[in-house]
Amino acid sequence: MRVTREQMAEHRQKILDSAGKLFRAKGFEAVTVADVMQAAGLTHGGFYGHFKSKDDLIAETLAHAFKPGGSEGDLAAFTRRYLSPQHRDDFAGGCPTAGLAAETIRQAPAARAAMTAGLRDTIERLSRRVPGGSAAERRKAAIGSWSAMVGALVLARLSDDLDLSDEILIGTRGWVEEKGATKAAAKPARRVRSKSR
Amino acid sequence: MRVTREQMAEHRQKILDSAGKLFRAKGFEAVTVADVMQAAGLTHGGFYGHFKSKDDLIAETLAHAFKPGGSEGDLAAFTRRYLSPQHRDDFAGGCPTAGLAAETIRQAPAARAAMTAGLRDTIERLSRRVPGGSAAERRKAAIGSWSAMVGALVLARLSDDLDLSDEILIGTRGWVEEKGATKAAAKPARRVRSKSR
DNA sequence: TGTACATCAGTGAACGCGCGTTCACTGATGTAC
DNA sequence: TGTACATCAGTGAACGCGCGTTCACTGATGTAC
Repeated sequence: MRVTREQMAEHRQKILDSAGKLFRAKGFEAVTVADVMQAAGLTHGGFYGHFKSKDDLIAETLAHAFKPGGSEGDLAAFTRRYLSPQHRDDFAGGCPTAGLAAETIRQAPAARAAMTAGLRDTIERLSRRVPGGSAAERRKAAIGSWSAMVGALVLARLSDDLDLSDEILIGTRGWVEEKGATKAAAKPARRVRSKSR
Repeated sequence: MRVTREQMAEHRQKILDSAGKLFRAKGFEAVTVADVMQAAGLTHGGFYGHFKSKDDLIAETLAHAFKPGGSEGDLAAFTRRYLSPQHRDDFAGGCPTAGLAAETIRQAPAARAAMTAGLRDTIERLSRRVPGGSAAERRKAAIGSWSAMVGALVLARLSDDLDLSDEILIGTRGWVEEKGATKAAAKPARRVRSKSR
């Protein structure tokens, strides 16, 4: 059942999209090649026409996941969205760094390289959005607040106690804002509640 | 080859210690039951005399790893040690939260519960070491700086670029100290270098 | 433009390996007398 | 305190399952004439 060249390219994108969601939701190990192909509407045998191996898929998926990142708004708005209960509860659609960085540490070099590139890119984009200060100060603020955001999302997702989880999101948001990385320093964080979970 | 009851108890501790190191170094999935038993100086068949399953071992190991935590010193000293290249490079002996929290999110409830207990405990201990402010302010500072430390260690370990990795450690340390969570606010972070890696 | 054939994307069965778990067995421990 | 026997921690082979990967096959695409 040969398909058009364009269709094959679409299939490849579909595989990468499906893999991106599944990996973020369940981690690299728990997702099988067959799972990914089924989610993409194909059968597992055809996988090796697109990728050399599962490791190759992982690296390509990470590179794919860090592609455009068309998130807009200032740093305060970004932080609020990032540390929201909605983001915490959205594994499949959430930040690949928070979801996969820890597991990527033990992955093949290509996967680590793809994620390191994404990390560098994120730090640079955040630096540009830090309000005041010299370039070095803005970069340091970007690194500090990015570390805090990633750490907080991981810890909030870890906690099986919803109150503690919420407290981590809200506390970290307030802490980051106080630091003056954002203009909204004085505004205290409002208590948020997630209905799901 | 039956052994003394005391010896059996020692074996159990040895298994938990070995599992703790191996899990932190390689993650839960990459470590086999046979690996753990071999590291403990036993054969894999005896494993099920000590634990119900690998999942059970994971939960018990996490509870065991968070046991005493006899780390001393003030918050600034703790932060400096936590965000050091030595800690970054020491997977097996390093912080179980940074090494395993992300993977624990997808583990069985008992494992998540053990790690949540460790998280709660860590936040409380850090709160007590935050210098000034009300109890609520100290707790917020503890949560914010703990998120930043865990996130920074994960990102520094992820990076395959040593310069970026060092920059994340140093930048986050400076950022946390500036926040006034520690007394050493004014002291700028010195550039550190790791020989290994 | 049509026709004939080579190419090759996708299919689904099968392979091989590794890992969690089980089990019959061993021999030292612990206990009853 | 000694002796006989039951218990049971540890051993290592074996089982079964799942997953990454391979492969013979199919039939639509793309191309040469």
